[in-house]
Amino acid sequence: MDERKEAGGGEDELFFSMRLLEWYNGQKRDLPWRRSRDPYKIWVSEIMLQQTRVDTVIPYFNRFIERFPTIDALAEAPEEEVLKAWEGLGYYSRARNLQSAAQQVKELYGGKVPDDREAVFGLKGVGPYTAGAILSIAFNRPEPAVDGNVMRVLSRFFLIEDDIAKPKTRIKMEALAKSLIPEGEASSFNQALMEHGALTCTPKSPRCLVCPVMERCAGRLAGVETELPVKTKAKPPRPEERLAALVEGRGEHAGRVLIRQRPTRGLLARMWELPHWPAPGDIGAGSGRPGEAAAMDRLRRSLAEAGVAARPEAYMMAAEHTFSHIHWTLQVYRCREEELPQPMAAEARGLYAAGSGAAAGGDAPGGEPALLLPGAEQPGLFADEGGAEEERPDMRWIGREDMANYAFPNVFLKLLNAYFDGQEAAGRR
DNA sequence: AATGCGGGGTA
DNA sequence: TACCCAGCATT
Repeated sequence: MDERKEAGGGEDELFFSMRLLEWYNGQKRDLPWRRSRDPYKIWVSEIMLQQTRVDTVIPYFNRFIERFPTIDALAEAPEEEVLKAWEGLGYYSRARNLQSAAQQVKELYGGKVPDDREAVFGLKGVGPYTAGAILSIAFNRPEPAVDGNVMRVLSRFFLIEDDIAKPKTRIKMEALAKSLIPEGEASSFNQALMEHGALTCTPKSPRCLVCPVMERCAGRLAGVETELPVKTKAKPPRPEERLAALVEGRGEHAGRVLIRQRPTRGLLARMWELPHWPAPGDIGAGSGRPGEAAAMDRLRRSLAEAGVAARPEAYMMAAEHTFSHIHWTLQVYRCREEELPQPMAAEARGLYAAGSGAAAGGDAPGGEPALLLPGAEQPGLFADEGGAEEERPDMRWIGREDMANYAFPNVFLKLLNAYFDGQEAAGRR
């Protein structure tokens, strides 16, 4: 093998690095986190940019920095506020890990982002890519920052056919990427590599005609640039049919709807949602709407088991939500809270769920616990869908004005906003 | 090594 | 509509 291929100093390698650096210095985008060298801002941006496009991140980044301008501010904020600032961005453990890491930095490193590899790598939510990005971009250390963009770019230019889904390939790419960093230019070069992948060497139809390194791109010269990188396909998400209840409150809950908080771990941890349960196979299976009568009966019983006295009244709509591993189809039913007989209502009032932590902003107006069925043990243990025991979820009645205080996954955010919009429009008529 | 974890973009 | 994109933590 040609010796020059081994190190980063070969002709093609030098050409690649210098051309990309030149190109980047000439046309890098003006992004909010590039207007500062504050390692905290670089860090926040890199966490947000994991699995997320630049255009999506920009408004979140600006709001987030405005709300939590420093590591101290983030470390000391209520967790619900951090989650709310992340609402709609997805992968919510990123937000919780980021705050937890801010507390680490505060306690262990005097509130300043550390600049050595071990320390940065040890922060919650910071893996090989993010550690490299922080060290190189913020501190100009010659560390590789290999993300999907970089693997795509390198696999094409150097015609590398290893499967990028394999961890081993990332290790190999890191060695290559590190060897390509020009002396003293780690910050600009690593950003150049990613910028090139985002703007020019794109996944579907790479803009080879305007590519600054096209003449020596091995993938292009071999005519296989669109076949690269090689990557094994992910499994398709498994479908899940679920019945969701939009419960309209009556009496003292008039004008409000019932929401519940998800468990502290797992999917959409600690986010709020409309209550929903798996649709029995014979109701939701296959395409089309389930048998409404059966679904409504099922929903009424699920609500009762959850300690909510409510009657499903009509089918509203279907809502879809796709995760990387699950595809939800939610059949949403409009339900009405039951008006309890007076004496029972009085009795039930004593059975409010023991408030388990106020939502963001403390006591939200209308954010009181759900009125529970008499006899419902509270807040006891119950068997969840997997059969495991966990705390009965916190439930609350909320109005439109309370939406600001609870973090919802997008599907419920859209659903609730559409519902409150409809209510408002109906109210005007 | 395999799986869990969101949301949005493009063809 | 169908398919693609892809870091980190946990197991």
